[in-house]
Amino acid sequence: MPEHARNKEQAILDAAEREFLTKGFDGARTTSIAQAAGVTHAMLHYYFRTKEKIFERILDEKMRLMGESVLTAFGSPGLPLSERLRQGIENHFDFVAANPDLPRFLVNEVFARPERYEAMRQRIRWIMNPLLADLQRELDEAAARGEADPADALMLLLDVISLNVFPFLAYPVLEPLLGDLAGDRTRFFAQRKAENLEVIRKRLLKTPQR
Amino acid sequence: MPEHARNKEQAILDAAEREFLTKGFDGARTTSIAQAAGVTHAMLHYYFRTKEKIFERILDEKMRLMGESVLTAFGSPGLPLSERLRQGIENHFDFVAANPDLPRFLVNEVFARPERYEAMRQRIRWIMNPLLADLQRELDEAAARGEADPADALMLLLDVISLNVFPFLAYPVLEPLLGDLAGDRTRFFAQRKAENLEVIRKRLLKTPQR
DNA sequence: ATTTTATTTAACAAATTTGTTAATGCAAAG
DNA sequence: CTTTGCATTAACAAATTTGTTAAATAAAAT
Repeated sequence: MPEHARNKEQAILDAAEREFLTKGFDGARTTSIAQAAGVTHAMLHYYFRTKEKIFERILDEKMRLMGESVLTAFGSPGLPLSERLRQGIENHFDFVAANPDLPRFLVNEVFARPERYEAMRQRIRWIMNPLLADLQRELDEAAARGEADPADALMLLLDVISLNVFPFLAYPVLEPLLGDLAGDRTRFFAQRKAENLEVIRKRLLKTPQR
Repeated sequence: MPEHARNKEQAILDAAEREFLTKGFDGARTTSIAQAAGVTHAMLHYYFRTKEKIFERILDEKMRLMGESVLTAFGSPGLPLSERLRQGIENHFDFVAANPDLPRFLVNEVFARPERYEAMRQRIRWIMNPLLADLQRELDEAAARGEADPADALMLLLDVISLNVFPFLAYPVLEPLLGDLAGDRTRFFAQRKAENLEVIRKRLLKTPQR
C-alpha cells in the first residue's frame, strides 16, 4: 500500500477513534470524522465502505486493549500473592487513568448491542480463564498456609475492576461532592488508588472475627 | 387536564423512558416512542414540543431517583454503624438490581453532555453532603471507640457504589467467565451482594497488621 | 345550541446523514 | 509515452428524522 494512502487511512482511523469514543456509535457523524481527518467524506467509504465497518475496527481494537490491560496488569507470576495483587491493582488503575473514556465506550456499545459482542465471548474466555485459574491457585495456597482468608478469584478480580473503573465513570457526578478535592482531579484519583489498594488488602486478611 | 390526554401524555413518557434508557438520546427515535405509546408522532410535539424536552423530563426524573436511592438506602440513623452500613449496602444493591439500566443511562448522558448536568450539581450537594457529614461523624466515633479503623465517608460510600453498580454495567462481559454460574444471573448477583458486604465489612475492621 | 378551546390526524417540509457514482488526477509499469 | 490501476473529488441521491401546519374532530363552556 502506498505511503500517502496509508497515512490517510490512518488519519481516518484516528479521527474515528476520537469521534466514536466520545460520542458513541449513534452520536458519531461520518462527516465529522472526515473533517477531523482532513479528507472528503467520500474517502471514508472508499477505504472502509460503511460507518459500521469503521466502528468495528475501533471496537475490536478497544476490546483487545481492555482484555490485554487486565492480563498484563495481573500476569506477573513468581511474586508473592500480596505483591502481585498490589502491582496488578496499580497497573490496572494506571491503565484506566490513561484511557478514561474507554470503559464508558465499551460498557455502552457492548451493552447496547450484545450481538456485536458475540464474537468476543470466546476470546474473552481464552484470555481470562488461564489468568483466573492461576490466581485461584495462588489464593488457595495462601489460604492453605493460613496467610489469607479463602477467596474466589473472579469475585476478587471483579472487586478490583469495579473499584478501579467506576470512579472514572462517575467522576462528573462525584466532583461536586469532593470538598477540598474539588477540581483537583489528580489528587482525588491518587487518593482513590490508595483506597482501592487498602480495600483489597483488607479483603484478603485473615480475620477470626464475626 | 382531561383524563384521556393525561393518559396519552403519560403513555408517551412511559414509552420515552424505555426508549431513552435502552438506546440513549442519540439512539432514540421519536417515531419509535410514538409508536410504542400508540399515538401519531405529531402528538409528541403537541405535548412536549421537542425530543430534547421529553428527554429532559426523563433525565431529571432518573437523576432524582438515583440520588434518592442512595439517600434512603443509607439514611437510617439510630442503628449501630455496622448495621446501618449493612442495610445501606443491601438496599442500594437491591435498588440497582431493580433498575439495572439506570446507571448506564446516567453515566452516558451525564458524561457525554456535562452542560446538561450543571443544573444538578447544586442539588447533588444538597442531598449528599448532609448524608456524608452524618456518616463521617459515625465513622469518627466508631474509630474513637476503637471499634473500627478510621475511614473517609466519601471514599467508603464510593467503594460501596462502585462495588454495587459496576457488576451490572459489566455483566455482558463477565457472563462468559462465570463457569458454573453462567446463565444464572440471579445466583451470580446474589453472590456479588454477599461479596460486597464482606468487602466493606472488612474494610472497616480494626487491624494491627502492616 | 353555539361558541370556544383543546386534541388529533394526515400531509408536508427542511435538514441531516449515509452512501454512490461518474469524472478527474496521478503515479508507476510496460 | 501510454496504459493501467489506484486515489480523489464534487455532485448527487435515497432514506431517515425532527418538526410544522392546516384542517378535522371532540370536549367544554356559555
